[in-house]
Amino acid sequence: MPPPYRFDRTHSTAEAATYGEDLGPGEGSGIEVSVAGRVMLSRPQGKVAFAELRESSGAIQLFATSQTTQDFDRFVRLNLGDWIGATGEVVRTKRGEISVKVNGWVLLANARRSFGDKWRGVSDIETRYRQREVDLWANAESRETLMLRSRVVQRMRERLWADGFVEVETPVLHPIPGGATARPFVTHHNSLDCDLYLRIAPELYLKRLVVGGFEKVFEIGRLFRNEGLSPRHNPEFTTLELYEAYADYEDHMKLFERLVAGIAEDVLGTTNLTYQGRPLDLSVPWRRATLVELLADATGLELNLDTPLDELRRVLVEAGSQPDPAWGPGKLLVEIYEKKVESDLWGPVFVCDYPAEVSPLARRHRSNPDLAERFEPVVAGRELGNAFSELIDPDDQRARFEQQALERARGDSEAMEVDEEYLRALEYGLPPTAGLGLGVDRLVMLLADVSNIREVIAFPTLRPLLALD
RNA sequence: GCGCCUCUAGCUCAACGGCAGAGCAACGGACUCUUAAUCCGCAGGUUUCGGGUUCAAAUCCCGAGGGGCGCACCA
Repeated sequence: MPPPYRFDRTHSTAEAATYGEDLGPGEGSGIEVSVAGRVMLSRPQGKVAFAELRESSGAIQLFATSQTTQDFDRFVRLNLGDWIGATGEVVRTKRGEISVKVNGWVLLANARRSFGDKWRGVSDIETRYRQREVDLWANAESRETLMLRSRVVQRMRERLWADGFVEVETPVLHPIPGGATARPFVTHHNSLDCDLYLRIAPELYLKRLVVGGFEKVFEIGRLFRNEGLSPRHNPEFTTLELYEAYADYEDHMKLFERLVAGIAEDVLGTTNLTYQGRPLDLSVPWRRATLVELLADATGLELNLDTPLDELRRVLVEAGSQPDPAWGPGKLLVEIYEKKVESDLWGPVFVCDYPAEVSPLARRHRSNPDLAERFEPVVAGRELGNAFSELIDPDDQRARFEQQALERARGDSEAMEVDEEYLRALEYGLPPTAGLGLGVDRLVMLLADVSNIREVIAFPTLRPLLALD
């Protein structure tokens, strides 16, 4: 008999279970329910049988007897993993378990494959990531992590909407990959007969929307970067980017810390977390410190943009890195920071005032033109985002693009290209604007207390299998 | 891309130079209140793949493939 096309479920298992709460052992509620889900355990015992039925709200025991349950012989032979719908009275068994005493039931789908050991589940990491459908049924933590992710994104949207931000969507296919320094994926459009790039950042399009009059915009979406995989990097990942006219990066430090702490409060009920065994307090305000200050704290050296290049190179070599001879003082400082400081910053801390040299889209600092009004929030030793007062001057932007193009010509495949469309947009006038990006996967990792980005992505990137089985 | 580790039944794991095994799942049977039910029975394998050493290889060596971690790159 083929499975039915639909099943009239009257209650979730969690709802059904509430009718059994006040019953004593062996009592019936007199309330009939229809529940559906997957059979996760089966305990046939002669003329009676028990099974655990699970779905997204939880699980409830099914109780069947040869006297009262239709197709009892087939019920007893259900396989673990089969989907069924069952109808019957909510009762409490003699041994005290709230159950649905099954009258009628119907097989909704049968599981030809096993979901792993019923007690130990599936722990093989490759199976968990490649066959997430198996992992989700076998491992409660996996379900909880993805549910947490969903709530984080939901609350992020709701908070931004409440603050008057407008959600927009910008192209994923870019003629020129821009808005970040990263290697893109290339694809080809057949009828236009041109190469297009999967976006490495939505930044330039979002700022063009600000030029167009969208004063507070945000986009939550997928970015693609053609780089190595690691426990903290997936080639496709999700970010929040938002832009706000008339604001500067100080405003966005406040916005960032309020948003993250608020989401933690919403989904976990607290800003006091434990991450990988260490306490982490996300309550506002977060510490603000400049890159130069943090370098001084960590190295004991007064390093800044005026430090002789040879001295910066020496420190970097000492830290175990090989400086490119073409790097200027800004790039060298940032390299030293990333090598010696960042991973030890538990945070949260806003690392402020990056060199303008490594911030081609950020506005120069109002008190030092060699610096940019840019900050990176660092939590648990890694960047959670990136933000700045946006560069609004089309001439300066052109000069920065040209500098990037030079570096690109010199072989830096991650350097930006000159984007004439963006420059033209700036010439129409971008008001003072602040923008920020936030790594959604990284945020979920923090809140879910997991150390591998793959845990927070339903289907993380893996090398494709050549053949199944 | 480089280095280290890892791969045995559908799942979780043993065997670590000497006949490839267990529990769970599956399959057959017993059992009228179970809780990872229990009990009996049956079946399940080119030990990831390809070479080599050896009387003998899952085990040692070389190579390939998948995966993990670290480094590099980045968010």
